[in-house]
Amino acid sequence: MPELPEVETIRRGLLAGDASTPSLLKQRVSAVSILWEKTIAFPSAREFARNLTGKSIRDFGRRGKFLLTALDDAFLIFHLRMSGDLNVRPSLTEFHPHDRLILHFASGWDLAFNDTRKFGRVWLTADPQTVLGSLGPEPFDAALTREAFHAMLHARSRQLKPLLLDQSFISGLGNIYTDEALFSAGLHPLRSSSSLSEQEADALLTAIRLVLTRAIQEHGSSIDWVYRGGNFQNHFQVYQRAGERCSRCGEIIQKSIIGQRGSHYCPACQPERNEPNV
DNA sequence: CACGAGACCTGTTCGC
DNA sequence: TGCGAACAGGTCTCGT
Repeated sequence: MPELPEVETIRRGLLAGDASTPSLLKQRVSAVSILWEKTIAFPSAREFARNLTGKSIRDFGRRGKFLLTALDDAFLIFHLRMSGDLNVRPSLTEFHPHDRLILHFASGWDLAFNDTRKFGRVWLTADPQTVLGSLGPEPFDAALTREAFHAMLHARSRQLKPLLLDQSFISGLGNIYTDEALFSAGLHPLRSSSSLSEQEADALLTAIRLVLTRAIQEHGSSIDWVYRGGNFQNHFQVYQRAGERCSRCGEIIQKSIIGQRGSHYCPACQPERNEPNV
């Protein structure tokens, strides 16, 4: 489910709290409930609970789609995969149907990791690099210049759609924002990465940053039964809009399967050919 | 190396 | 109405 904007929205919520829930900063873990053991990727469930108990939260960070919880001397790292979510609730609340892990805080509040499809994973480690080591650059990293991005695209020869979804190429993009960024840049999802001109590479990087910035401003997207206050679903140009008319040119939006994923694009605004568009 | 298929899971929607 | 198929915001592993 969550891509970079949704994880960023969750991070900010845990950091600041809201009208009905407190910030979790500086809160101390008094107990841990593990309801689905496979959610704990590292270490063992027993060690995880033992090592986490008594620790306090120092900060919430993010790297790609990973949420990094800085503790006294370790990091608690969440990946929400397809259906994961994090909720702050009063401790007396009963477990919800798909709760997989609960951190109980001394303050009387809980942090619940709820994950219908059980794909989500959590790590507790002193060295975050063991989990994050293979991630590509953050989309907003200042070191990711247009020249660097163009060089990255030409270092491989891959279809744009699967390449942008590859977290070792660039981190944080998922199916929604990849489709939206390719539309914004006017690039067909099957274009070969090594066919992009410098201008096209620059347009793609700009589009990625624009789409992510706007999605974060809208607190991410809310789709299906998952709702956490996000509003970006009302700004989709192509995602989930197959059969509708393109807002830019009026052509019918197409959907096809590319790299195992449903892909949405405008055949007129995103022409399919492997020569650079001038 | 690039790419497709299958696996991991549960719930909702679609088509006959 | 009912039931199986297809599909879902992600990632990993294997085979070609």
